[in-house]
Amino acid sequence: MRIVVGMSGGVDSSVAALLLKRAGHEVIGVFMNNWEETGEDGACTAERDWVDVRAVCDVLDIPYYAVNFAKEYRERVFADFLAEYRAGRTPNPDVLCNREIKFKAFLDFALQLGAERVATGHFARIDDSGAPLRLLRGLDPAKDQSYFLYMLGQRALRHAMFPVGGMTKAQIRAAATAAGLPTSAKRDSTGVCFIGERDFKAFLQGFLPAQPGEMRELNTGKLVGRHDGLMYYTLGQRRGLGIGGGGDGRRWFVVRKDLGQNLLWVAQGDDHPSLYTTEAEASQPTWIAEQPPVPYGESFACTARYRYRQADQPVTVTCLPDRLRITSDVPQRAATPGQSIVLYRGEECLGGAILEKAW
RNA sequence: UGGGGUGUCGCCAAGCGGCAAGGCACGGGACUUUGACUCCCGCAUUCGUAGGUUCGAAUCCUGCCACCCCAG
Repeated sequence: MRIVVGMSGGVDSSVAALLLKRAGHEVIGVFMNNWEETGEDGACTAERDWVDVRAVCDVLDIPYYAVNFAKEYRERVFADFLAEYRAGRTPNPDVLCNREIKFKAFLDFALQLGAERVATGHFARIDDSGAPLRLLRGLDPAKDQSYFLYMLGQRALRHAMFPVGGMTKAQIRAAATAAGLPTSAKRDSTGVCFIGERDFKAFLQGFLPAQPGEMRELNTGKLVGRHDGLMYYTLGQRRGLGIGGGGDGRRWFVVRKDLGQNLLWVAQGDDHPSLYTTEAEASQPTWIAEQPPVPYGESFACTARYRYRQADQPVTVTCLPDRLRITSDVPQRAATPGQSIVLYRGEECLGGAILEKAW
């Protein structure tokens, strides 16, 4: 069948295209450029990636195109990203990017090209053996990316393929090397999708004006320093505070943000009680199956990740139409509003919601 | 300008004659398709200052300077 592969210029999507081509499909490589770079740095990275995509497609002997969803990205992902930071929260733009861009705008584009599916290099698997399609973790536990895909629904899954989801990173690199793909040794990319790794505070400062204020110690209210603007800090953050040596000499962490008074509250020590919570309320629940596992008002046990790359946490979830109440068996460190809590049952990703408050 | 005390890296702080611990901050790296966290490495040829004693001093002595406290 005809399949459009979203190619980033990295190894994973390169191998995804390779596998589909070998399986006899009609593969079309498409590179997305969704971030209009102002500086030269990111522009160079994007240009380099595009060069790599073309090189890989030439080796595979498949056609390639570049598309630009910068407008959609700005309106549907980045606007929310900025609004969240302005509200003092810490968003995860990549979960939205997957729902709005890769598996909506890009998917629609692929369908218009006459493709039946879009494939990406995500480390996740789709179980299409039963009625509602299920999203499973990537087989390589160290690289699993199902966390970023929890907002996908049945339509997206029906048209999606993750060819490398059942492989380990080592196998992918070996396959790329064996096939002579020019991206076989390319370093894994990090940072916000399409924007990339950068000095985050400086990046935000380019969009959000600074409103400096006081930094106070939570227990005593004592003035311990000054901050450059509340939106530049996130809960549980240590570095960048610039304070040290006071109190008992231990590390300082951000424990609370008071937008009203423009105060940044900090506390000392990794084990400070104000850093830990067991209860959480999360909004905008979404389910891969497009309906909750239990009727509204009822609860169920499962595991959760309060952030990417966290070990599974045993929790109890109570489902309500517009929100989730999540109780953790063990205290969670720096559960941060704006971040996504993603739910799992074994290998299956059930869905998730956005953390509003924790206590 | 009477008495007492203190001056060691941005902050806190070991050191008490043998040639500068440690923590925090900061910088770099690792990890990582969010932000964080975490981990690793680095970080005072110099101890307020000027002399002196000594083979050798941040450590002993003297002057000066600064700050703090109590008297005023």
